[in-house]
Amino acid sequence: MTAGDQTGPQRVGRPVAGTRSRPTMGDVAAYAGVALKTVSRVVNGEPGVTPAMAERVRAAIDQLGFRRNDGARMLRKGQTASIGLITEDIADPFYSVLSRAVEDVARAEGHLLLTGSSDEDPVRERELALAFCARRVDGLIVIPASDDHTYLLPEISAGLATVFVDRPAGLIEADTVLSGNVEGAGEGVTHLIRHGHRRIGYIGDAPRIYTSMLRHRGYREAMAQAGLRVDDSWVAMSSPSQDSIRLSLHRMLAGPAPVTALFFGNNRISVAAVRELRALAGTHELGRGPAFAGFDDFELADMLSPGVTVVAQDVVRLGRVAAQLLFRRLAGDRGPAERIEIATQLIERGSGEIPPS
Amino acid sequence: MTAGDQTGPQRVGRPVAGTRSRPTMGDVAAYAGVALKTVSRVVNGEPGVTPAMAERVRAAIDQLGFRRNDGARMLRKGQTASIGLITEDIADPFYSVLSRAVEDVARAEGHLLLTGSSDEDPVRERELALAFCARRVDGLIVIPASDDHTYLLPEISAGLATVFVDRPAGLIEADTVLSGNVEGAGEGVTHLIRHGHRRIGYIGDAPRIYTSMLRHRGYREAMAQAGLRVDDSWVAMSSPSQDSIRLSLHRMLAGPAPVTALFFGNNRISVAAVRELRALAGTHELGRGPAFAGFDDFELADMLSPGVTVVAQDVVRLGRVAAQLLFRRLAGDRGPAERIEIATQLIERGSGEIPPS
DNA sequence: CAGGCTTGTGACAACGCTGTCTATACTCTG
DNA sequence: CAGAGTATAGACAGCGTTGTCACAAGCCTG
Repeated sequence: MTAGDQTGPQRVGRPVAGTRSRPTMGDVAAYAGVALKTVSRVVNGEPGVTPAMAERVRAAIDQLGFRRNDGARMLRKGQTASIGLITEDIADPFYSVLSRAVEDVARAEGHLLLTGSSDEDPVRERELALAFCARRVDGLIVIPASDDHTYLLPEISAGLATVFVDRPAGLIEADTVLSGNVEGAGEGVTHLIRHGHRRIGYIGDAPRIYTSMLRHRGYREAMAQAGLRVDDSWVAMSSPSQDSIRLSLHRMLAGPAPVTALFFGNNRISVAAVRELRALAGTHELGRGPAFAGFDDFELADMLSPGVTVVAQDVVRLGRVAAQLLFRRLAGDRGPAERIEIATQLIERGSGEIPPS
Repeated sequence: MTAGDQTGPQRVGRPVAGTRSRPTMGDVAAYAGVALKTVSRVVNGEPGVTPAMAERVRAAIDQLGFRRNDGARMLRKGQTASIGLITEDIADPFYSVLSRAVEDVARAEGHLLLTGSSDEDPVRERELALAFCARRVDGLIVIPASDDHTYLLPEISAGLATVFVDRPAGLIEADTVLSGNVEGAGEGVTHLIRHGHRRIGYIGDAPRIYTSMLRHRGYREAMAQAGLRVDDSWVAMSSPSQDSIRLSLHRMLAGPAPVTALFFGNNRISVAAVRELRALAGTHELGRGPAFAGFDDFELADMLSPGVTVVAQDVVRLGRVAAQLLFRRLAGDRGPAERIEIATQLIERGSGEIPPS
């Protein structure tokens, strides 16, 4: 007769939602007729429990459907084995791929992932970050929407590990993982130059966007390095909308000295521009449009005609490296803040190889 | 002189990571010279605190950089204000869009979101679900990878709300939100029939996949309803690979009575098939390929030539409805398990309107 | 076979917070 | 101005777990 027979299972059969509350280690201990601590030992695989006793405890656990309350455990241990990820919008392929990369590293490290979308709203970013901190995530990976992260200082001081991705942190020193925006854009533009273009336009996002600013710089530098002049009318930078892109395109392709090639600052602009160029091809002389290339790869870029040459970011690497850096910090690395740049890759698909007319 | 002057701030200036541990309500109380419970009242905006006292507490909170430990709070309250979402792969646009929809509802309800990718692995799904349960998420939204969810019974019995999305739960009764797979596929196939096709092929995922099975059924039913015969050689169902799809296409388009139209069971197959059809157009007589349509919308489907006609799922609605149902359960709705079907929508873009040759 | 040593087990406090209850000070009314 | 009532503040327990320490039993050694 085991102690279990004294208390016995309360009820068998199909459980009903919300019926009985969760058993605790105490319940298991009482059921198995052992001390609470012994249950804890069995649950955590700690040594110092005889096989017979462990078996009795395990049976009780199964009977009662016990599951350790990690919330309580974490309160006790001071660690939550979870990290937070704040993106701009998890529905965006860029961030969802990044998120997956982060998740994979987190899983390997035995951590769970909390995610949140800031919608590029600094207030929302802050709310999310602080909510995660209140949950005492061990670390935070942030795609910054704000340009002031001083609100995180108390948290960092209290041990929060933080890594910023895609854009640098604002007003604090922190680990950062970025794409090679300047170099990548430069490589894309140089690709167009190599194919004979001299008058090359740039359509990018608003200059206040960090990556937009850098990619624009890359464009300028590549042009300068090739000894090419940049006419102000060849550059358009604003929040992308189909309308603004249409206007920019018309302006750059019209006039006495139109551009013969274009570089687009991100994939949303590339897609919108390709749409416009296709519409234009109908009105103008068919077929021979400008050459172009764009920052960011996108699904089916190879299936359009012409295939869209892009400067691809290594999004998986971006996420993985950021997460690895985070866990290195969690493991105790107290070195100075790092800034890691992930190289981009030019993928030629034809749109950049159209010769100037 | 306030009590704060007795204890005083420990240190000012740039905090260093991991230096001092987080202040607790007790610390704040000591610093402000009040009782712990008073701090709790202020932090939670409970009534019964004089403005002066509240101000003193708030000052102490700011000084110390106190942030309530939600872990401890939740342990006490028995609720975590968080829900878990298990998808197949968050990097897939279908799931990332769904995830965003869920997140938005969760946010409105003051809940945080834990996400995990199962990679269609039942074991992994189970691990994730149980890890979330150990964290005591209030609710769980699952895209099933397993066909046996009895492992969740103890959790559900203990009060866990659960909603299954895209596919039904295995061996347990539970709330489920699905797309109208049969009807949607039927509508797509009927669209092809309406444009004069009589010999229509179906290329889908492996029949063991729940949605694949249903879409295949929709295809059969639409054909039957139109009084059309289905030749066995017109149906191919297997895990999609570029090779298998090429072979299926060649088989269906060759022979004495080739199909004149095709319906594809999901967007991955659609994309792969469009690739193959384009390659085929080079070898065969140019231009005039078979008509086709596919289940699932995808980015740039309208930019291909011909534009790909699709039966689109309302992914946002799928996620939102699932989350709303979950929160209705959390709010106390104890009604019988529901099964909600979200209608699909046919989006005509040209590929379905090619007449039979 | 006494003394020390290992080994297995359990009692207890503590993690940081909130709910309940009690104590104090203050205001109002007849 | 006494008695009752009402704000306000605090003491205390407990949520479910783990770390520390103490104890009891079994084993070896001399």
